[in-house]
Amino acid sequence: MNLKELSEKLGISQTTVSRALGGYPEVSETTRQSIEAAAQRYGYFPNRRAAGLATGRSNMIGHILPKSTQHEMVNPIFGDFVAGAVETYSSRGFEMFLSQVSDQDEGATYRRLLQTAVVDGVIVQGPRANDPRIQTLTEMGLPFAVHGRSSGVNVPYNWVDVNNKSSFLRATEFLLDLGHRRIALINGFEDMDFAMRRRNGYIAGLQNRGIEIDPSIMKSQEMTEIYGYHQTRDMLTSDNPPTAILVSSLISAIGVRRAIEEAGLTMGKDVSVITHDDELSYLRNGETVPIFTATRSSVRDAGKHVANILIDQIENPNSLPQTQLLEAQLVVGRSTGPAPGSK
Amino acid sequence: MNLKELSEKLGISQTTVSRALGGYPEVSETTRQSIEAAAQRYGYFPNRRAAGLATGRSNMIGHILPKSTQHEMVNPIFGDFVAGAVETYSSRGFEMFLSQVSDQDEGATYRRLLQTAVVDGVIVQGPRANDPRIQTLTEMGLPFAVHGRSSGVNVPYNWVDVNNKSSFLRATEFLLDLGHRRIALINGFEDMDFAMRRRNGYIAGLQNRGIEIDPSIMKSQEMTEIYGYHQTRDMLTSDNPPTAILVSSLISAIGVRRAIEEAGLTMGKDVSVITHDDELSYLRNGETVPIFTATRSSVRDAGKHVANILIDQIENPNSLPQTQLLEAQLVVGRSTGPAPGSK
DNA sequence: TTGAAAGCGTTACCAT
DNA sequence: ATGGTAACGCTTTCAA
Repeated sequence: MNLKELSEKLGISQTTVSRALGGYPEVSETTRQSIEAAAQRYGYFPNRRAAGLATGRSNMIGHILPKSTQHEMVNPIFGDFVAGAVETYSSRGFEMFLSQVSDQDEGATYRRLLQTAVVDGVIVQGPRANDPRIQTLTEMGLPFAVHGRSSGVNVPYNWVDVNNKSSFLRATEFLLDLGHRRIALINGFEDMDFAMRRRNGYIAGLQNRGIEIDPSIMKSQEMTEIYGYHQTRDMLTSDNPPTAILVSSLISAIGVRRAIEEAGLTMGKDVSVITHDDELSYLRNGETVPIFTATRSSVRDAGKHVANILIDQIENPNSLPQTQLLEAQLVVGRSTGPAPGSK
Repeated sequence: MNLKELSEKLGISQTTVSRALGGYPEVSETTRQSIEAAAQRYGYFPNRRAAGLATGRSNMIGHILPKSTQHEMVNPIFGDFVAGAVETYSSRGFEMFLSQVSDQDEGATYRRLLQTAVVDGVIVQGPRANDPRIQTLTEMGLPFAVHGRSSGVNVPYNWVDVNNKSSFLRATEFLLDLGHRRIALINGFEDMDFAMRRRNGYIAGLQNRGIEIDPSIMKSQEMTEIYGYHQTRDMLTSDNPPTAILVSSLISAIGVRRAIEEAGLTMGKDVSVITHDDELSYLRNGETVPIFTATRSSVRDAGKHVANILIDQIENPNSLPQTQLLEAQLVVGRSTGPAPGSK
């Protein structure tokens, strides 16, 4: 059933039917009612593709995943972020378009998406420092919003981020206050902007107390169980193992824990670990010592916010870019204890 | 730049340009070359919406998430599944469309998607027993493939599943062999087909040894940290606590572990736990005792397979439905030990 | 308040 | 091998 057929059934013009269903005011109440009833009865929905062709809008938001960052989908927070974004889309009449592209195609993909009118805007995930996508998209005029920020980019753009640096600074200070002096960092790839910021917070924390930075306990890799495991095992079996570890990802932390256990040590006693954690942390003895960074629910919030900002921009193309720095919901890592022998 | 403009620039008809770019054979090599060069130079891509309107295909696959199962996105395996599916889409020229709908709208949404020609097919996630979606989609003629199966549905349809029942049966037997007699089950909602199958495997395992089923240690809830925590805590503080727990989800297991630790017990010693696990398990002492169920990478494989089957169906509408029972990659839960006092 | 008709940018049929 | 043109199903302008 299409518009033409429906209008013929009703003996009313396509124009009027379209207007009635589109909610335009200039159609009489009685005709509107009969049109809506008929649409209902025949199960008519306007063909979005045709509508899009006519209006130039698609009500779809693109998420583009370069193949090289494919592993990010396996990170649980990917689902959290998407869940948040989709919730917003749903409430504002949009839907999500997800495409994986090979890395060299990324620029061409944006161009294509714009040109071929497939999406009204895109979300940029996993920004690097000086991320070229921001420049490209700005020049193209394709609306976009970034989850995270990109150091070094000076043009204004829409972004939502959490306070990575100050969170890691505080986490480092927390461990120092517990008596730790040898604190390792297991981080994501350091060309990722968030990882840079976290490292900077960590370094600042150590330097404030005059503690030397030791690159041999600063790891930077893909954030998966397996790397967390290997990195931790390597450090624990070295001459001068750390007594505490800051872990940039919940999923790496699974491997970290494994390595600690295999070394015959106990996480939280022999080796302190601070990592992303979840709402459960609040349960612990009622303590909610504010220390650490993005919980999973805050990633979901970020998804909601990014989506909202992007849709605002789409619906109001001349508005200025919006930015939002989310104060991470801070929770203490549950496995964090004093340094061995520190008191 | 659209087809018309490009063809005018070249002084060739739209028809020929379209054919050249579409890879049709009946265009001479020389004109094809000049057309391709021009398209390249002007950055021309065909507008997909218009092409879709003309061809009736969109090259998009829909994933529809009813709002009530929204929490599934927060389950890490959501990302794994999507990663696998998207990889297939990308290699076969498709893209993913993700939409969240309120529960009562689900049927209407399918109808709309078909009608409004937005997707060429849909993936059905989280099937329940006798899932009505299968009937609906079959009747509508919208191609679909199911991740999982739906007990009680007898029409043929495309599905990919893992051997949930036999995995839980074997896991149960493994624990029994370790001397456990009081084994708890922390499962997903039991209207979910996978959860039913797992429960059936668990029950069969116990019954084979003549052990009575105790509903008070069979839990069935949303699979999140918080529920895993509460369920475990409740059971451990009861009169007759379990010595082993089968956990249906990696993410619930985080809460399970927390509850065990808070009870002053050690997971893997005082309480054995078998749950989904990851590739890391293979590392443990080089042991790869085959016991348990879907690893995260196998979920990703499932995503790939489901996507391939669906695209096969779309490209060959008259082919019979395909089904695939994946033998789960079996790994031993790493925290699994003998029953306390059993020797 | 309603309707006729001109797009929107393709593809595909039918000629040549 | 190439071109003219009618769809595809909607929105929107212009007229009535």
